[in-house]
Amino acid sequence: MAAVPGVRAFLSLHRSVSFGLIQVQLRLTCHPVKLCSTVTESDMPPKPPVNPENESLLDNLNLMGVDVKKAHQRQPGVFRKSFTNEQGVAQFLQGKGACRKVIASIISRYPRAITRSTDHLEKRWQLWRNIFTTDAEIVSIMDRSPESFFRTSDNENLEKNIAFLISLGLSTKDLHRLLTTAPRTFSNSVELNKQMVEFLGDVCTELGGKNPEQFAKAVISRNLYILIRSIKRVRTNIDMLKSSLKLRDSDLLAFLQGSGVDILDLSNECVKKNFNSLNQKMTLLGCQKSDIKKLIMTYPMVLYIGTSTLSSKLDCLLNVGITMDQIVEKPKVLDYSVQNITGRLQELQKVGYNFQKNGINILDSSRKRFDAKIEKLSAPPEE
DNA sequence: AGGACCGGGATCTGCCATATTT
DNA sequence: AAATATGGCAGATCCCGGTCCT
Repeated sequence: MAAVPGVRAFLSLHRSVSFGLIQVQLRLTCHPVKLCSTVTESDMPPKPPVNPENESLLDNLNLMGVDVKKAHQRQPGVFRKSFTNEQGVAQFLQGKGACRKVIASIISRYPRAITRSTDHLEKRWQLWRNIFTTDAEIVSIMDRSPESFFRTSDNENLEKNIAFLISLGLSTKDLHRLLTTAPRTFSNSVELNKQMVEFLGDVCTELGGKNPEQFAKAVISRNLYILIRSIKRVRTNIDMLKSSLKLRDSDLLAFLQGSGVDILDLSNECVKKNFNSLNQKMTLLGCQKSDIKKLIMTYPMVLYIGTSTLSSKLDCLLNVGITMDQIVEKPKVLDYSVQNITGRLQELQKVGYNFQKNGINILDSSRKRFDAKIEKLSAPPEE
């Protein structure tokens, strides 16, 4: 096994000499020291045979406007390759409507892209086009995340992924959303994706669910990020929810594929930290455990809110006399930014809005609707 | 008509560590 | 040993408006 590369190098060394291939290749392929020693010293370049960088490659990249320094730092190996396809890749992408700047940015951020053959790119592109209707969409995803497109060269795996996701019953629309939102999903190995689906199915079964596939599908289509999370992360979050909410199995199952689905992919530390601070804050305010549970159940996204943000939001609401009870009843108001909430509270106070009497739902509305409401409230009462 | 209820949209990559291949 | 492939991680909301309900 280990001898194979050496032999290959030896052969290509001879090829290079006898057929007069370019000098670069000679220098690059004679790297193994032992083999080089079989050649007389005078045949060797005077410099030690450390892989030099391909200079025409550097020139090309510079010409293309690639941030060579950044690229080099990212994937130095690419720069020592004897053959790269930067021209082909650039031409290909240009043909798909990517501008020079985008191409340069893509290569700067994921240099390995230039090791892909044009043929391979063509195939991969077609596979993506099964899901996207225009080239422009693909270009924009690529520009956003070059790594998602280029990290793996396994087109067969991509094909299998698409087939697998379809087999779960995900619609083409779901696939489109999935590839747009979390493109990395498609460069996961199918095995990894299958493991997650299997894991979700197991969770469902453990909780007494009768339709594990439907559950997995529901979770994926409602939380497009789930397949790019680790099983460990999702499992830990489910365990945390399980132990802190103490729901009946069937309720937990419904929660997980309903509104609770959004918090499954939160980082574990984050859930823990945010849960603790919410718990602490509410306990301090005299809330019961049941209130805390109710809040999380009706508005799971509360766990997304960091400690200080949550504190500010609650404080500015409480400061104008709104009670924790009211917030627990209408938690959606926490959805809005601190700035938005404080601004609206001021406006409402100006017109003498009575939160006790009229409730706080007014805070949960679009800017347009809110302004219309304020205008009505501040208009002189007419008969 | 007006408010409540509810779900969706934007966006979430870029880096590091380890495994695998060459 | 070097390069590539793959898995995993951290970070932590905000806003809009359709539709239903009264």
